[in-house]
Amino acid sequence: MPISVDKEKKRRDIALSCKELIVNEPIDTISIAKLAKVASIGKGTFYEYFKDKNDLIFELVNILMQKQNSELENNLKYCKDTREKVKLFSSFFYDEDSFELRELYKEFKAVSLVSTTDDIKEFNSKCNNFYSEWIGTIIDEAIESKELKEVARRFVLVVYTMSEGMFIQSVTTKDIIDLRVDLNRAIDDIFDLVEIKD
Amino acid sequence: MPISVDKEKKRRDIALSCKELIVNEPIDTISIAKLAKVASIGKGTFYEYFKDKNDLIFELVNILMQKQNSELENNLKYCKDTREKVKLFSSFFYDEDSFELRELYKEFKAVSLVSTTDDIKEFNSKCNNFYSEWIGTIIDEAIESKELKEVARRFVLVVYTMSEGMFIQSVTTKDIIDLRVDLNRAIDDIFDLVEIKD
Amino acid sequence: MPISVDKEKKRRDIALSCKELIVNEPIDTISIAKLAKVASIGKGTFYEYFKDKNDLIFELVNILMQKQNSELENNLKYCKDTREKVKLFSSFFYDEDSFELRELYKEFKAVSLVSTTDDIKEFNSKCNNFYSEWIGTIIDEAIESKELKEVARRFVLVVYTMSEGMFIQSVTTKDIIDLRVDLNRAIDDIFDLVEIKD
Amino acid sequence: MPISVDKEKKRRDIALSCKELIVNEPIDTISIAKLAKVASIGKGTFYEYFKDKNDLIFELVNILMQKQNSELENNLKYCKDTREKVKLFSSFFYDEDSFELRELYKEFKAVSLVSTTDDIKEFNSKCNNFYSEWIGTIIDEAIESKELKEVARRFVLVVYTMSEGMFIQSVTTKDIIDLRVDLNRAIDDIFDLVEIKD
DNA sequence: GATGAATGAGTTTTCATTCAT
DNA sequence: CATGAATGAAAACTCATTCAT
Repeated sequence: MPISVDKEKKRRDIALSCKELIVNEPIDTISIAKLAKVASIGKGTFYEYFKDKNDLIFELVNILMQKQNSELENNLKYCKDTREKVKLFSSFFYDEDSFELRELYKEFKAVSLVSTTDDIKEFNSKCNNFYSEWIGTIIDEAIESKELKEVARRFVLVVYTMSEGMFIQSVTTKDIIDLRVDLNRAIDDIFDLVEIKD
Repeated sequence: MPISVDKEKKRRDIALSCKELIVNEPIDTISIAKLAKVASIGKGTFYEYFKDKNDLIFELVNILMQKQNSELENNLKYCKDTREKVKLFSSFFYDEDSFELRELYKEFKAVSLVSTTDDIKEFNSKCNNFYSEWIGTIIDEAIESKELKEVARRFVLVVYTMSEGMFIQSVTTKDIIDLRVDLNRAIDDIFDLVEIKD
Repeated sequence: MPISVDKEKKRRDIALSCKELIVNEPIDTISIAKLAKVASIGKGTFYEYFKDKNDLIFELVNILMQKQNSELENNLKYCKDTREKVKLFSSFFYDEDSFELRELYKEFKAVSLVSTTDDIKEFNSKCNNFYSEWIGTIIDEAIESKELKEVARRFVLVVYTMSEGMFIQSVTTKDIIDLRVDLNRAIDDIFDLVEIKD
Repeated sequence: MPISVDKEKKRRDIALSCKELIVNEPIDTISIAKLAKVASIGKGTFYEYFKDKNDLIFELVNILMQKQNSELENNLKYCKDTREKVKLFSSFFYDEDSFELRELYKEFKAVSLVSTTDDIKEFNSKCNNFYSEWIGTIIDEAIESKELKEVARRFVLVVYTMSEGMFIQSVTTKDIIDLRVDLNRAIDDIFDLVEIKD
């Protein structure tokens, strides 16, 4: 009888073993050999579980993003108002807890920008939709409950793309930017305009 | 005439000769040999003028961005109001005319995201500041002339980062996005809130 | 029943399962893994029954050649004269029915040409002797019955090596060669010279 | 000014440097690294001059075959009759002088048998045509001068393919075959039948 | 006996960089 | 100054073979 291996589990395990390396070193200095080494497997084994380096990054982003999402969901209940809920979303871009996924996200975005294959773009679509809908739902509920004006719905995309844009700006710049401050201020500014004041 | 002037000119000429190749082919399929070939120079000569591939991209972004900026400045006079001026800025991200710089910009951003060197970040800072100030000046003038509310100033960063974020989203996604529509709508939405109505 | 018989049978079964793959794909694109897969066995099991890839080809040639020989013997009775009997032999090199063995034979010959081991050469010897004797017997009978001149015996080797040589030429050439026509004509030419005319 | 290199000459030189290795070792035990080493060049340099291993073999066969042909032409004048001329051709397959090309030829044939690309087949066509025409011319002259019967022309292909077939048989067999004897006898047998006796 | 997960040696191939001319 | 021939380090990737179960 052969050794029975949960391929899916092993794939996750290998990916997680590589996490630290990928997060801390520039992606193009990481060879398959290095990845195999830190995962304590042979080069050949790597190829048993992953098509190439991107495939592993892909898996890793997936894993960490799932964790991130469940935490996002979890922390939602601590938010006292809609403004805070939206800030909770954007906190991903500066929060200490999401450091690893964020580092990965940078590399993933870089690959996305120059890649020509569709699978990577498909994954990005899924992410975008997920988060847009997440924010959208929150805004919609706030409109329903007369917390926000109708026009607020138009700002879902603004908030989402602004957050990402500000994040990318912050990491590609020499200037030291306090994303927490900038993002929260921007969200406040928007909310000040779309909130229904009594 | 000092040698350095000629050197500077040749550097520009080489960079421009490589433009088409760089714009149309994935950056990681382009070798120094290819670049030297399209520029009709020897590989050794390439190194006389550029430190590496990124150095050339750098130069090229510089050249094209200068051209872009002077066109931006030039077209400013055709804008009938502030809203249009801001839209003029954001049109960079979808306008047919800026296709080449935009393609280059994608590659430049990808490199920026994973690079650890400072020179590339410094350049990004310069760009960010330039455009932020450009929008800032326009907004300030509008506030001065009572076209916009004071709060509008806070939206300079929002507009800038949102534009970039929306652009990056559009090019890393499988979904077909009409940036012109989305960007203009978002700008309209913001302006509707920060304009002084009589 | 002793184990060895079962082993022998399984060996044949595995070889035959691999026939289609080997006949239709270039030998150097076929890995042990692929062979094991099409035979629905594990890679380890492959090694239980075969020393290596050549060993399997060897077995397969053996099996198909036995079938070929019995058909050759079988069709002999339909030949109206010696000339036809010899043509029956050479038809192996172009007949639709022998396509599979012929494809295999090409690969086998290629291996033979570069191999340094003796077992493969021994097998070739056996084949050569078998077919030479087969033709030889037919010629001898024809000489006995005064159908052919004594000198005909000298042409056994000529016919045999010419057939093989013409076949190899036809499959290693870009020119489209109708082996049936060329071989039959050559055999006719030879027979015209060695036949006893009354 | 760059170092000017006669690329064609260097290609020949490298090929010739590899001759001994290729002739004496099984082709599939020879890596590019090995070839580069015996040619005293870097692996990279190898790829400057050759597409792959087969490309080098190709070049080498070409070079040696040219030499072989000029020797063939040269020795023609020592032949006292047509029979000897044909034997001169077939002596390629056993002569000590042509040992190297013959070894190479074996490997070349092996590659030809399993290759699917056209260039290699085209080369084979060229060779076949060259030698067929060479023999053909000789036979035609002999027919013209009433040395041979008209039917002799039909035996050009027989002689050519038989020679190759006998050679391949001899090198893929365990039996010790004296090709010189067998080939000459076969040619004698054929000539005895197609010569015009007075 | 059967299996297939694990492996790393071995191979091909690319390419930035150097440097003799 | 300009050149491009030469290079070998480094990378991806394959695959026959082993062996624990």
